[in-house]
Amino acid sequence: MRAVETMTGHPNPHPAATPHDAGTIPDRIFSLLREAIIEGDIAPGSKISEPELARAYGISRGPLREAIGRLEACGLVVRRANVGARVVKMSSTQLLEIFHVREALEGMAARLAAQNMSAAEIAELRALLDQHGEQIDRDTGHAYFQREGDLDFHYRIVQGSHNQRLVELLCNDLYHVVRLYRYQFGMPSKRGPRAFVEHGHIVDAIERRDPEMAELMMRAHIRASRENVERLLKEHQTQG
Amino acid sequence: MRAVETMTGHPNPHPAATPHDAGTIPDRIFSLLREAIIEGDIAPGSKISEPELARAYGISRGPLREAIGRLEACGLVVRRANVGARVVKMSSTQLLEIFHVREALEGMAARLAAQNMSAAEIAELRALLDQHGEQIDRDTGHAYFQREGDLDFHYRIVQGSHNQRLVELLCNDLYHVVRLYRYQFGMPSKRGPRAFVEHGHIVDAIERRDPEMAELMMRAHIRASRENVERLLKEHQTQG
DNA sequence: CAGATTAGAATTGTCGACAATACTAGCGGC
DNA sequence: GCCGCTAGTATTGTCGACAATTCTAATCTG
Repeated sequence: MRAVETMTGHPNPHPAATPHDAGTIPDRIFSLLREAIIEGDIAPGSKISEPELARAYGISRGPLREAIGRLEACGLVVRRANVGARVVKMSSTQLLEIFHVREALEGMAARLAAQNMSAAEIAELRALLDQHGEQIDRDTGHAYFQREGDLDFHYRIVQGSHNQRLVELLCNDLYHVVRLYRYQFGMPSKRGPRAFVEHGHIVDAIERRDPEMAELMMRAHIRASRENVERLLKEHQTQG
Repeated sequence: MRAVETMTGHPNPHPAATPHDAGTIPDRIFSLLREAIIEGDIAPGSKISEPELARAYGISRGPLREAIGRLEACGLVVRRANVGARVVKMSSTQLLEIFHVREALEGMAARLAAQNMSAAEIAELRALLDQHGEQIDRDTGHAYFQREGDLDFHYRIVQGSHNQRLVELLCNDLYHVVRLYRYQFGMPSKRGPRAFVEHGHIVDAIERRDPEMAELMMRAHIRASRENVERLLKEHQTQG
């Protein structure tokens, strides 16, 4: 198994485990740049210099341009003709837009998951949830949940929908943007334990094979998260 | 049959109205190839030969490759390393997957449209609907509705959501794929008049500024369309 | 001194050529 | 006659160089 072993102490770090050394050069560079952008190694709003990066990675500009093109397709950089690419600087409105899209797509994913997940998959999902529960008991849980653990859970459900297009939209594009915003905004929300409870309701509904309820719970979960962010943004705005 | 500009008297004809001669070469080629693929000028499953197309369009392989990359991002072609790109041949399962995604996204779009559309936008939407009504009275309406008119309507509502990410997902990617499947499958459904009525319910809800109802009606509309396709697929499968 | 202008440098867009990989046809062996 | 191998061909992947455009900054003018 390839995977991103050197990243953290965690056994299976997180959803973005895309191999960094497989296939063609654009593939590799795309993964590297994506990670660099998401984790803030390349500052938001900063320019992507083709000659510079080409030298840095020891490649030509051809493959690099293809990689940048894919970053643009993912919404991680914006490009203007004859000017170049810049790392996106997410605005609060863009952030809220993403929450609406997630509410719609992941709600549907939960519905389909309740219909299509195999018993084995559901068991694994339950196990993951239990594991999160222990994690929450140990530390106060904020750190883990606010980072990759939460996405791990959502990732599984999307996979469980068995809808390939949904998987690509969410796992290959949107979740990376979500991680980007978490690094850029870095809000210290206390929603960890609350979110854990909501995750529990979702798994319950899936186990009961109740698509309607699964979708409702997922949408409520994401909506609550959005409203929490809206509140934080307003506070941050007023109090400076 | 170049573009559908002459369709209506409206200033902005229909969703696919992307200028074919603006900006850089990849932009132009991308639009051209996309249209060629969607309308079936390039057969489904056929190979995209880089040298051949480069000669045909009188350009180099560099810009062409970038255009192909974007087609891949839209899901119109599939690419394998060292092998090349082929036009997607849509399976029935992929088709149904898209309906589920549309149900989720467009449901949300309708909800947001009911909240965010300006009075002027709503008036235009109503006008468009009336115009479709006349069209239905004139011919029996199947042809028009089954083609681009239906997408025009959906396009407007997505725009009315005022959610940029939703607009990009649906108008720049998914709707083109929907058009592709309509050319590939070409099902003669008699849903035209029925769909018109459903469109009316959606506009009613938006005029009443009722987001919940707008979403419900939109989802019901797309679900009905999906179930219709499922039925047709099953018939087509059994009777040969 | 402020603002517009213009020459210069740097970056992006495009091209043709080379290298690496995959497909094809022909041959030999079983 | 069928299967596996091999050499040849064609296509994709990658590179370095040239053309077109944009940004910079130094100069000139009011």
